[in-house]
Amino acid sequence: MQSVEELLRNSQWAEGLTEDELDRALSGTIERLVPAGGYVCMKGEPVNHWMGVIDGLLKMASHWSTGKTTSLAGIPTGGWFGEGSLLKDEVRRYEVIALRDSRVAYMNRATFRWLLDHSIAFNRFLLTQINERLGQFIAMIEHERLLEIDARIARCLAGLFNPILGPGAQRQVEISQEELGYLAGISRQRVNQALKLLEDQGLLRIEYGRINVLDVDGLRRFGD
DNA sequence: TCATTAAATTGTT
DNA sequence: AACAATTTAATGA
Repeated sequence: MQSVEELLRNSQWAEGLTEDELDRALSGTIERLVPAGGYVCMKGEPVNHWMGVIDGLLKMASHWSTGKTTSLAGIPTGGWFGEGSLLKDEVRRYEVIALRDSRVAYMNRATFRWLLDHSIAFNRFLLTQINERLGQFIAMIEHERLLEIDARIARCLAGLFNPILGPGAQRQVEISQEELGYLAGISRQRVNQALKLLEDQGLLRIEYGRINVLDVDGLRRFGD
C-alpha cells in the first residue's frame, strides 16, 4: 500500500524530474478514497484534474440512458489517465468508476500544465502513454474482429498488465466476472465459460470476486 | 468464537 | 434472462 508520494516517485514520468519539480507536482496533488462502485469522475463535468491510481482498479465506462453499459478500459494501480480531456480543454466524455475500493491521486490542472511547460521528461512520458493507449484501442478492434471469444477475454486480462498503462497491476485482479464482461464486451455467462477454459490451461485461477493471473504472457499469446 | 442472515458473485440452463 | 448454489461480510448471541 503506497502513499501519493510513493506513487509519484514510482511513476515513470517522475524519473526525469528534478527534486524541485517533483515537489511542485506533489503539492498540486491530493488523494481521495473512492469506494467500490463510486465515481472517480463523471461524464459531462468540467475537467480539472489528471488522475493516477495509488491503489485499486478503475474502469473508464460509457453509460447509456437505456441502462446499457460498456467499459472502454480498465485502469490498474499505477495507471494515469485523463490527459486527453485535459489537453483538449473539453468536458469529460466518459465516466470513471472504481471497481473496488481505490485510492486515487488528483493532480490539479495548473500543476499538470506547469509540468507540461517545464519538463521534457513529462512530455515524453505523455507521448509514450498516449501512443500506448492508441495501440491498446487498435488492438481491441483487431481482437474483436479476428479473435474468438476465449482469446478476447485472455487478451483483455493481459491488457491490464501493460507496463506503461498499469505498471502496478497485481496478479490478483479484483474484478467480478460481470465487470470483466463489460470490459471485454461479452456476456457474463460467456466470460464464465471462457475463464474455465483458461483455468484448465493453467493460465489463471478463478477465485471469488477476482482472478488470480498465473501466466500473463500465456494470456497475451492465447489464440495465436 | 460461532451461528445466522443478507448481499454479492458464480455456475448452469 | 432466470434460477440455484456458493462465498463473503456483517450482525449479534
